Amino acid sequence: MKNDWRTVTFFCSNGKVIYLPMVSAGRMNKKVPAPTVSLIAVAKEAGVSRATASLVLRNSPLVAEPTRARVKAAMETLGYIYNRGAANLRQNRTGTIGLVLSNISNPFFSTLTAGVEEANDASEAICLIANTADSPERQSRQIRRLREHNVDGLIICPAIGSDQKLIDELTRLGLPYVQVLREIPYASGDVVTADYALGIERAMAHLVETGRKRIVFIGAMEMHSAALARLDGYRSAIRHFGLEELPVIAGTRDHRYDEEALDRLFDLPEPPDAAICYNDLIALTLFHHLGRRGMIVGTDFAVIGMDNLPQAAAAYPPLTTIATLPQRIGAVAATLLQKRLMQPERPGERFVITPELVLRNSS
Amino acid sequence: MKNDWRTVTFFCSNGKVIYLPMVSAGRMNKKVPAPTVSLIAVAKEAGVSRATASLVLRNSPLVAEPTRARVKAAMETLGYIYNRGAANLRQNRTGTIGLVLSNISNPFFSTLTAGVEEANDASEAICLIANTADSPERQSRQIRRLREHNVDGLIICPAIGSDQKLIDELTRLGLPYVQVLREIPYASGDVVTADYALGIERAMAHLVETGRKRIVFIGAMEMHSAALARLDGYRSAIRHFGLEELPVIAGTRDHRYDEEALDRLFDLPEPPDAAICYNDLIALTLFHHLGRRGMIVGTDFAVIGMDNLPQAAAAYPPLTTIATLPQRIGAVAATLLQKRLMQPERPGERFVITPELVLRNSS
DNA sequence: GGAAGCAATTAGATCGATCTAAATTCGCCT
DNA sequence: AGGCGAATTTAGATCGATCTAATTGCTTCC
Repeated sequence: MKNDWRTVTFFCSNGKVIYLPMVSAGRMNKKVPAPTVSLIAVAKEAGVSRATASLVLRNSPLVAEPTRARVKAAMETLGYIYNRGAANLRQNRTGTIGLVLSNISNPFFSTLTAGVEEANDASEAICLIANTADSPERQSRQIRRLREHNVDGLIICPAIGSDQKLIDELTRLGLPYVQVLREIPYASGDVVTADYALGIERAMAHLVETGRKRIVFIGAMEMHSAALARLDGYRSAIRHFGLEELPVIAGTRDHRYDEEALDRLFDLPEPPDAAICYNDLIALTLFHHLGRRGMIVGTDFAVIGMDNLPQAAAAYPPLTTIATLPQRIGAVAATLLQKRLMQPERPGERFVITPELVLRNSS
Repeated sequence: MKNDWRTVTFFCSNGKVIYLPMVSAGRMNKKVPAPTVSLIAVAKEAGVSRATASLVLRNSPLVAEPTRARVKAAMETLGYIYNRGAANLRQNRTGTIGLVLSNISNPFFSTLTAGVEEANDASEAICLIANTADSPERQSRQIRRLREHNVDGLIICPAIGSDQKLIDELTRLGLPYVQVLREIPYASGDVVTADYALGIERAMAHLVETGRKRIVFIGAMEMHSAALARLDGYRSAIRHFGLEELPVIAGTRDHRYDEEALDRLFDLPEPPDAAICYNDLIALTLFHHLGRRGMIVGTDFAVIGMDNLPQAAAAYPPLTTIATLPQRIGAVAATLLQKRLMQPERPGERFVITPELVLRNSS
């Protein structure tokens, strides 16, 4: 009646003000018919103290076997549910980690997420997810939000355009982090990434072996480290094999690319005969494009993608691709973060996954 | 030294026992150089009481303007960070919701997740994700885990094989929930789903209009409600148009299907001339299959998929598909859950998204 | 018998916020 | 000057766990 407001404010990580009527909030609280059963209730039921019950919870070797049994029985009969929130307040750790990605609906990232989940399962951690949509401002907001929720650490793929400020903020907030895929230059700390350059070089070698000479790189994205590495791989292979470098075709965020620029290349006296694509989705779009031009993928023109998404194998023709193993990257990152949580002071580690060239019929 | 154990036990939702050495745990705590700055520190700095500082936090109209300014300034200078965990303990709500899906790496689910995120952004909620891998046991474990983390509610796509027990458990745990896509029969509560049957019927009508007569359904999955609805749609359309029902081709979990069974159909005197697929990934796999048989998709044989994944548009030929709008489903589910949190007692709502037929060249 | 040692248990403080109920201050009116 | 209501502010309890620093029993040993 009075106090019929409730807000989330400026200090709670964003500028919005949201009023929730107190009445509803009160209703919301009474989740269950029974009043919540806490450790106190369990202790009383078992005829021991709160402290002992707590020790049983944590499987301490300090409690005697019969006592432990009694307490466990009490928990069972009362339907006790562990309240991690209360424990967290005291312990200052929550068993949650933040997963900060540019866009979960990107299959590459969602597979990475599955890898993180897999590893989390073993370490009893749980993921809070945040979408940055590749905006550094949004990223910063999301990080503060995660910090308020007391995540123990972050697995983060820095949004395009992030710089040292990101690392500074993470340090200021005291948040341990593992960077995945992309990385801020000179940042200390853990990194898990794939050696994209090496993957591209191997793919180029394969194309050269099978007689391709005019190889174009399609779908260069904004300049984050993972994108630069791919281009580097392409260029160093071009030099290594003494080929002519063709103009790089720019990519767009929706897995397409500058079709006109590519068409101009096809009109050259010596048109390209193969393409390395920034990722599988672009490669599959390219299939479409080539089809319209009446070219047969795999014979007239070789296409190699990157990522090895499930649909690469199911495409027609099946797509040769560089597997970047997102699931493994996610799993390694999660494991590395747990390691850092255990030993905050240990020096940063770099984990580089070597991509695998998966040969199929498109090359 | 003493107490050098720390465990997560039987009562903490799973049977595993994990010992973390206390020493590391202690280290882990000192996140920042500075001691954590709490509301008490802010209050002292601003020369007011804890209570007043708290009121400022929540933008209460009760505090006088000059006081509010002083407190805000103090927060700024001290670098105060809101501790939601502490607030949650008192308020008994966390601003987190659990998202329980069978597999996040499935593009359909990851897009749905993006939709949930989108809506959460508006309501200041944040997602904890859990993978069930379509196992009811795992699902039950994950739900208990989320409950321990005090999520306010759940958005859940019941694992294949779930039954009334799931609903009972959610009720017992006092967890408000919104079911998405699949649903337990006779469960009360909110549901967001797509009218798959209607989508399939429309696609069938389109095929019939364009002269197809022998239409096969490919990729029927295990029997959850969403799968059943698709089959229902297929069968009712078959009856409605007076067509002959062909044997349904079973699907597998990795987006493939029983190829042998389909090959047998092609050897019939009257082979099929069109297919409706359980989802786009199966349809794209089918492209491959048809290619091997030397059939041209779109002329010799029509293919219609379901979901409208980005790769459907980029496929060759572009895939006609039934858009099931996962992003919207996610957003609606998240909004509905917030509504339920505000008004726990209101009757359950069903939200049915009507799929859209997206015509492209494969049909 | 008393001290020492060990195993098992516990009282009470604590984490950092919110909520209740009461106290204080202020302006204004008689 | 005193009183009243409204506007501010605050003390203290509280949420449900963990952690510290004892305390309580028992053996055992001199």
